[in-house]
Amino acid sequence: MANETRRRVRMLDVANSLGVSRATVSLVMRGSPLVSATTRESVLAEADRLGYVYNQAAASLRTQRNDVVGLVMPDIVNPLVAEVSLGAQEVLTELGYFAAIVNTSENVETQQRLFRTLVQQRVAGVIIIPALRTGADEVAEMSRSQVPLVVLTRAFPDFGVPFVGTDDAVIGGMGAEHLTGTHGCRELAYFGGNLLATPRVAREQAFREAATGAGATCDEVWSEPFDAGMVDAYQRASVLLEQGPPPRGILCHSDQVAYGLLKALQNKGYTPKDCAVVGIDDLLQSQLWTPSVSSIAVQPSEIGRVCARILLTEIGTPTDGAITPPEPVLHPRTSCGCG
Amino acid sequence: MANETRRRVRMLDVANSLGVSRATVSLVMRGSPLVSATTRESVLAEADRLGYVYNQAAASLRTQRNDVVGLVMPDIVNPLVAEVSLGAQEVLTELGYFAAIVNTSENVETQQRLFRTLVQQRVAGVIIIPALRTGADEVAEMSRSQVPLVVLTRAFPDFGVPFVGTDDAVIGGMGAEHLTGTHGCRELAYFGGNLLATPRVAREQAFREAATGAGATCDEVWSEPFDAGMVDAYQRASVLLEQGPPPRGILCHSDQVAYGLLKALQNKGYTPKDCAVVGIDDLLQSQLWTPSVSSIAVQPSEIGRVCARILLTEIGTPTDGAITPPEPVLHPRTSCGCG
DNA sequence: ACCCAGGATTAGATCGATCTCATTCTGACT
DNA sequence: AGTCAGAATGAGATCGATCTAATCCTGGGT
Repeated sequence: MANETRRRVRMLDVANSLGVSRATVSLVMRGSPLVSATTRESVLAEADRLGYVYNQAAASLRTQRNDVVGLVMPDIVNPLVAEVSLGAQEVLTELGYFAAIVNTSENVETQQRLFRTLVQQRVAGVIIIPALRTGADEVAEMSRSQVPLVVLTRAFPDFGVPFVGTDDAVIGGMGAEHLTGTHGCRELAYFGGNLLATPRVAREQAFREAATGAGATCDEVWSEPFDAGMVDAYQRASVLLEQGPPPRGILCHSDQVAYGLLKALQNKGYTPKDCAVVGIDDLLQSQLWTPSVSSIAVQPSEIGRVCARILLTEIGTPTDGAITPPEPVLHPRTSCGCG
Repeated sequence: MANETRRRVRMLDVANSLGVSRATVSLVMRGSPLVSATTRESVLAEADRLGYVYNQAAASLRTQRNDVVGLVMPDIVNPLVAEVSLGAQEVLTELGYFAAIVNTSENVETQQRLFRTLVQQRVAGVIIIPALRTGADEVAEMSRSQVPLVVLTRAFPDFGVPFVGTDDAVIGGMGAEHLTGTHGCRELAYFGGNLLATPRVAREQAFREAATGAGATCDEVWSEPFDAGMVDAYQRASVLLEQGPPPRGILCHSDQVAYGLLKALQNKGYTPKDCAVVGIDDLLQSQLWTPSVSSIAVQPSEIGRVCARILLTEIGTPTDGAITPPEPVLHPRTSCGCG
């Protein structure tokens, strides 16, 4: 009875089976008011009976319109990245778009391949956190592609593409001010972060300026950049502590770096009184870490939301809500001696 | 000069501009060997000059083929979920597919909406970790849709859909055995996890059986299920500790739950000698937590890989590599008194 | 009985690719 | 020179929807 090799049901099949035209079925599917209530009912019923499923690909070929937005992310295992994606997704779905997240694993070639695929799929727009080694060539290719594009977190060579990022000058200054002001530290350091990660440069610079402005020093060795994993930070801090005591106050490039540093300090018997530590990101875990980690919150999900709003505005869908990134906020806890 | 309202370049434009036919251009784009090297060169050059981009949507309308696979995930901020996605993505891209991750935020309606959208886009297949409250209706809808489907982590009512999950019986048994055997605990508990999360049932059952088999008890109050966040665990543990001392050994539903529990124990001055704690998942942070957290590793990225292989086999793309989930492994550390 | 406004419906062209099958162009061989 | 196999190319139909512009109703007014 059931035809094994039967083709997919299309609008024409529904129409024929009902004695109406394709156009009528099409109108019903799109919820047009032009079709009468009774016709609508019977079409919907018949479509359901035949197991019809709308073919979005065919539709968007005709309409030249697509409501998929690609989120090109370097590493979704990083909770910060995941939160940004989630925030963006929230706004996008709210306004009828569909957010597809793709992961580049910080690999530039993968990134370009995925980007090209998205463009070939004719997505409505792309939000991207570029992989670390993304160069001018790649940027040029992307901006050449004409897809509405918003770049996040990591600055791009200027190609006139909208950019959203954390306010790194504020973050650096805020960290230095807290350590020198509230805790009276005179020897500081900025610990962790890869030089390729653009925010690191701006943050350290602001940190350094605020520190020297307050009459404090910034340790050169401790402030050397390195890969920013939690375990990397633990190992590097352990090595440095073999060579002598730590600076009096340290701003870490991320909370994960702070976790590694704190463990190394703990091993050597140093307490927040000896070395005040502040992280950046304010991950959920920081509250429960031992000691609880002071951190500068950047509100990643709000950044994601802002980003999505900017993209949608560019696409032509009006949105409400802020389109400027949120201000960073310092949450003082035990790791700097505040708790 | 530049035409403001110029349409997108298509194969026909490239063909005309070169005096060849659409078919030739099409063959070049697909890398067919049927076309001569010189023709290929000139077509590629002209396409590039005109800024042609391949329209994948049009192509897959004709070919009835699509190499996008949807990954429907409940919460990518959860590192476990993120790792699974990454593992699946790895295998998929390796074999020429394109993994698009979408997030349901544990919301069943969102999940169904996203699933429908994926089906309408005619994706090649779907890998899904169902949202917690997914019921029979939703499952029926999905299996009715005819899309190749693999379900992950959380069991489904049986609709003949392939299922991949952690080996919960082994995990529960392993935890109980370590606590009773290596540490000689006589009073145990299984802490955390929502009853809706299917693995919890199987894990606790195996844990309980192994515990009683070894002559130990399993505390009813401590073993009551609750929402499994880190902060939830901290609060619940704090409340329970007000009422009396903890059981001698505790297996936690996840590492995050263990973090919360350990903090609460610490606040009350309990050490691993008083209460041995083992987590499940073996997150990266567990090594650096204070105390370092013993944990049963489930190798989520390998689970993701297995899952992708099963889906691809179903789609008809041959893969090599295991299609059975990996064995869990216990990593003993300080939190149970091993470190 | 006739006309007509306007709501409901439809035929045919179109979006940008691929497929089938026919046709043209080579150059090697007799 | 003539033949022909095989490589290279081309014309028209097709995938499943939407759009445009035209046609078919239906009932109220005269």
